[in-house]
Amino acid sequence: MARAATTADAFNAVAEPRRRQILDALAGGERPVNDLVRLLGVAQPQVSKHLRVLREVGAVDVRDEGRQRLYRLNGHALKPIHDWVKSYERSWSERFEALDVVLEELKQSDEGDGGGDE
Amino acid sequence: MARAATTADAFNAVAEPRRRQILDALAGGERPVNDLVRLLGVAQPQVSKHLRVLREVGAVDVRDEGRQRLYRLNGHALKPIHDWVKSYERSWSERFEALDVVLEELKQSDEGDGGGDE
DNA sequence: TTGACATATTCCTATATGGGAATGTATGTT
DNA sequence: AACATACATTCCCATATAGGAATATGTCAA
Repeated sequence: MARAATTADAFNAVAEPRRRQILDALAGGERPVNDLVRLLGVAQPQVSKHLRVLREVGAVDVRDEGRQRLYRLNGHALKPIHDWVKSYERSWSERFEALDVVLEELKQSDEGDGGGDE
Repeated sequence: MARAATTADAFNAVAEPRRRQILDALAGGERPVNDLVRLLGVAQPQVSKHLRVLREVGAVDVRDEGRQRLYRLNGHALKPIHDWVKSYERSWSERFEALDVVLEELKQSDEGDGGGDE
């Protein structure tokens, strides 16, 4: 079996750097495809293809405006990624490390303290 | 050109659900490969292969203990993902939406207020 | 209608899987 | 030494790209 489809979920869709660039560009607001083509310096067909993937995972919405198609960010699709990775924040955040120290100290004193008779 | 290698960066490595499962399992602490094999219900060679990918992007560290190899989470490698996705939090968080409203109101009153002389 | 402009889709190709099966490599045991 | 245990690697294959080139579709202008 090959790797999962890029359209399978946001994790796969966003694994491609160009697609992250596109989302970053759309963070500033709605934009037509050609804007993205110029901003990224990528051929138009490739941009359209990336946009299709982003659309399929719900990371962007489209709106027709004359002969242009305005793409807009829909960050909601990225929430699962945020939720998942957030639980690992502890691994690099000094804030959590400090908290861990406090909790450990509490545990120590609790053990040393007169918790149980026996 | 094909898709970027899974070992290219954390984004690609983590796009695979099984690898996220492995990281989740390691969140509880160091574990030998066989533990993961049982926990995930996946054949041992596949687990070893996934661990190799995770090792190559720095998401896990290994330590030899007799004939076992203890894998440990190294969440630091996930920080770039967190940093990137965090900037989109605004898109779904009510907290930020509320903040946006406040900022908008401030802007309004600033304009109506006697900002400039002239 | 003819033509220009903005996008999307299709065709083709090199490449990177991810799973299954078989095998290689240490290390511990008897 | 012979064997079992714990992992890692290799081989094979079906599949999903991502980019380039060419083409199709849709809209507005003359």
